[in-house]
Amino acid sequence: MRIVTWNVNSLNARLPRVIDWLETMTPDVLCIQETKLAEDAFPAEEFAKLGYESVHHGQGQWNGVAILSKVGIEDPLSGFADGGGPDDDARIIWATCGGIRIASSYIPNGREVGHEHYKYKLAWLGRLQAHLEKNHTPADDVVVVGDFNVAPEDKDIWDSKAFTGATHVSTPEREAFEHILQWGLSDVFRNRYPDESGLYTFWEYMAGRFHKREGMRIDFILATQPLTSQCELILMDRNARKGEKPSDHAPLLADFKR
DNA sequence: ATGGTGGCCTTGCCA
Repeated sequence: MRIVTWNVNSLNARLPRVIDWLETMTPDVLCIQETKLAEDAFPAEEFAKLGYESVHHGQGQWNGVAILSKVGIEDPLSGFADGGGPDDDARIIWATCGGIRIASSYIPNGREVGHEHYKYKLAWLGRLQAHLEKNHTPADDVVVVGDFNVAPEDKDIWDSKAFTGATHVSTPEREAFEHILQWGLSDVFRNRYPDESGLYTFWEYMAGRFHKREGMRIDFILATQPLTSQCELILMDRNARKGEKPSDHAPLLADFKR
């Protein structure tokens, strides 16, 4: 089973590239973030032509997450089932695809350390943790993917000095991320390449970051142990960040023996 | 060097 996560930064702007990419890479499941589409503006028919069922949790203009699957979509759930109230933003959608519980998630950016949005980011990561604790066990087949807007270690960014005092690298963010892993998820890329640096999933459009190889590894495929041990391939498709109208994120792809 | 680029419901805000 091939599972991919990709922050497309507007599905409307990216649809031709996403369709081309799907035809070439043929994932079983594609999790999309930042559709920036209203709930009913999702181009489900375009994906159905390629053999994908889909579910979308959208709000228009900002955020929006989706799951496309060739192996079925059961029990879709938008947001959290953690006993809390609804999230104002469309940032996570769950579905069971081929027997695996999968979440496509877009963690809040945080804007600035200490900002209201930063507090929302930490609270949001806490809700993800609570949802996992309430609904699953680490022995289940669970895969949480998406744009976490957190770089877990300094080797996940191009220059630690450039991030002094910035979001994405602060201790509370890294601890909240680590706490989620401690529940029972592995960062599948890091598990396979413990020491690798310089491989990223995101490069700012500004200042020629991509061409200068100044990126960040902030998109993840997190999996419970039964799946992590069955990972055969994990890579970021840097080529998808090149050329005409790319997203600022590259797809992250994993193959599992399923 | 506090810039730069790209997306949106665009003349400001978000990333």
